[in-house]
Amino acid sequence: MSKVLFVSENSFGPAKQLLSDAIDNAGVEDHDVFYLPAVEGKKKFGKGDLKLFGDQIASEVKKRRCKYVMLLGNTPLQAVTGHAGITKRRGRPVEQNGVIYLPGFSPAFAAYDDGNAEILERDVKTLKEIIDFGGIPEERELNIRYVIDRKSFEEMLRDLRGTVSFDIETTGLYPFAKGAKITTIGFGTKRAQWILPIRHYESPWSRCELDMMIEELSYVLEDCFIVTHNGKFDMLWMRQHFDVEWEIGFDTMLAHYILDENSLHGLKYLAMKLCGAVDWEIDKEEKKGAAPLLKLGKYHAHDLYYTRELRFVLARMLREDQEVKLVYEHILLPCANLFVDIEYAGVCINTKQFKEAERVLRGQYNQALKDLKQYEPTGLKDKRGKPVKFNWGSTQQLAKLLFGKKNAKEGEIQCDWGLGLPVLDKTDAGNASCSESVIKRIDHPCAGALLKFREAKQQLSFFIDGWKPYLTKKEWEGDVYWFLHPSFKLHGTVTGRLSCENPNLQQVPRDPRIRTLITAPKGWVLIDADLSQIELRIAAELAGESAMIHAFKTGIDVHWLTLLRELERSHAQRETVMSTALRLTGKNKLNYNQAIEALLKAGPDAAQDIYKEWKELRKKAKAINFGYLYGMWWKKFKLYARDNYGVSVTDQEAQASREAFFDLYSDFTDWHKRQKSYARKHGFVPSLAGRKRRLPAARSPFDTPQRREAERQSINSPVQSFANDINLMALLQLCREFPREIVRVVGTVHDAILVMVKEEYCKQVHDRLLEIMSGPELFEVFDIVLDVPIEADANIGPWGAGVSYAKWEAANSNIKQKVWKDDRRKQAA
DNA sequence: CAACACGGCGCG
DNA sequence: AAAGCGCGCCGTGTTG
Repeated sequence: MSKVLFVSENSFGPAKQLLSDAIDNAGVEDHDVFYLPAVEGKKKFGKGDLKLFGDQIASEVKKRRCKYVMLLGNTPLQAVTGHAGITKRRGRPVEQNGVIYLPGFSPAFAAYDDGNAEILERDVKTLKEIIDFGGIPEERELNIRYVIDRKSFEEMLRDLRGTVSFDIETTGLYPFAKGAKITTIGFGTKRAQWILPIRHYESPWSRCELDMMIEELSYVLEDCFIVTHNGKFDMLWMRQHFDVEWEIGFDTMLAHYILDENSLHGLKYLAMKLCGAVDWEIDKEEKKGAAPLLKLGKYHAHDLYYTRELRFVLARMLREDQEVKLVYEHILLPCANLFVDIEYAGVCINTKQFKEAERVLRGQYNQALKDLKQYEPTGLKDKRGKPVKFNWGSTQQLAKLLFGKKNAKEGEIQCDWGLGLPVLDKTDAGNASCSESVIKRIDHPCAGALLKFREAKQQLSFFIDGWKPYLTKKEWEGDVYWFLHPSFKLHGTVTGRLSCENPNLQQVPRDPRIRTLITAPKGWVLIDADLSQIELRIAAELAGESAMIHAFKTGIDVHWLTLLRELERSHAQRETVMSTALRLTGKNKLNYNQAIEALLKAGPDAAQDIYKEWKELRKKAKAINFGYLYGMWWKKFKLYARDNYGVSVTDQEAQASREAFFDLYSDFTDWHKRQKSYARKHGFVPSLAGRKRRLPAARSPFDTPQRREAERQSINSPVQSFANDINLMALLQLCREFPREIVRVVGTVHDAILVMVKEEYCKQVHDRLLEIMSGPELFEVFDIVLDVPIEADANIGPWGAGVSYAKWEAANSNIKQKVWKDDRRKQAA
């Protein structure tokens, strides 16, 4: 029987039950268990306190002769090891003077969340394993095989059958970087973990030999079921460095994501949570190839072993949730394979325009800085008395300048050279805000130049300097171009949307001088196809909102409808309404209601042709639609009207506007109630495709801000989620119907598909894509039948140039449009 | 020197 | 009483 000490950072308190349950479950209670809480009543531990606490732990360990100590929380961890960071260090035992310390979450932290409690339980089990083993257990029984000669390679080929995990180690994360190398590739079977050194410094293989081996592997892998963890990453590297395309059969990261969108999806984390693994992480530099082959291989073998193990655990979990499994099988997994190709293609950049944009922006930046010069405070010194320059990019310094006062009262900013302007808004943290909305409203001549300065600075650092490290020279059909290869995360959001990074294509400004930098190479065109007003359509469908459904069925633009009903109610913009309607109808007399109806019938485009103000007004209505739909309150509407339109709206007017929205679309009220009560009852809400948004906070019996947040998410998530799934379904179908000789998708932006098309097939692909988007075949698999029509529209040419197909065709009549016939499909039929 | 939080702002 | 949702990236400034 061993002696075990549990050290907590607070008095164990109400969470003690959780800990003792974990101890019972793990079977540690058979041993002598002692508890050591930290000093009662201490809220903050200073350095001295930590030392004291460390001594206290040491003497307790000595007194009780404990060999095993669990450190519950950051404070005991720090007191013993001198390092903080419990989230990184938990579950990883350390040995000191013959005593084994295992860090874990504090019971209070574990009690906060079911997931954390699970982790604590897991860690206590790890402790039990350590006790049973009598020390830190060595790594799992692995059968690591190194492929370093022809004989071992052939042995590996013979062993590759059935479920095979696949993983690679690389020198970095970006496969298109100069000098990026694959160090090892590995396969895990039931029997062994095979490590094939590639560009590792100990690798015996020449490039020629490697190419031949990869070719042989491709042949053997045809008959294997490949399991990966974030296989899109590995396959993209393999595509870029060996030009092979292996199909992912199961991806453990995506499977876990669809089962639990709220938690982390890292391999080690999952292996520890679901397979009882002990963390096998190694130093970052060693992982990037600096470690000797034996060490790197051991690490790699763990990845392979646990990826394969996780496949079985997660497949079982998926079987228990058929709705979610369908999304995984028909959307997520196919997308993982497809996005390898999408990211490999990348987006083509107009380099000439890129350089020109840089020149213009630098000019703007310098001019703005010059204009600001006269407002700069002078003679500034830092703490040591060294002179420093005022930085317009620093919100802290700017707040001092704008809002600082010589004789500041409580809560005001003390600053001798401050202008003492009134604080108009606070940041989340409670400081004086210097946001655009504030700068626009302050009474000071620097405002204009400051905003210009910020705009130029941001565009430069985001889209010019920010893109440069990712720009990759590439030959395309005989010419050389610069491409960006943004990376899409299929697991990037809690709703099912994708996120995008390095760089983020989804945040490219609509400002044409930036957006049109994205284009297509010679002989190709860029098509940008959008699902029109998709979130509103889905919300109307889910809510059964009759007025909105009717509008969609009769082809009325819903933002337009909202706007006109709002104008009708408030009688705002009366003159614009009347004169536009008179010119539209050609009549010389109309009453107000007739005018509204005439505008409604004519639509926003016709109205815009007469008065361009209608465009802005429609935009305003759009924001109102989304805001109120997703739970915005009238106070926020007031702020919105002020910031975006400089209109001051009274409380009564703001309240009336919100009421008017729910009068106009009255079925939303009940839908909101339904979503909230469903979330409260089940702790999740489903989307039409069967994704789940888990909202544990919605179950709270108390009306807390967290529950309110979860309730708003219960309304927004199914809408956002399904909009994204329609887009992905269309994307998959498009790529199934057309070969990549003529169609190359380059990215998605939530409700839009960005695709490069051979210009002579532009018409065919354009027309077909719009058809697919308005009703993808996959709807059948998911048993989805919608009442609301789905529509899509598209533009051709550089992104954001706003050229319709008709316009493009007129300008490109020299390109003879052809029809591509699907030979493969004909053969199948 | 690296990791982190914050403020601000681009997108749907 | 108080209430849009979902992202990523940059510069600044603090902390260890």
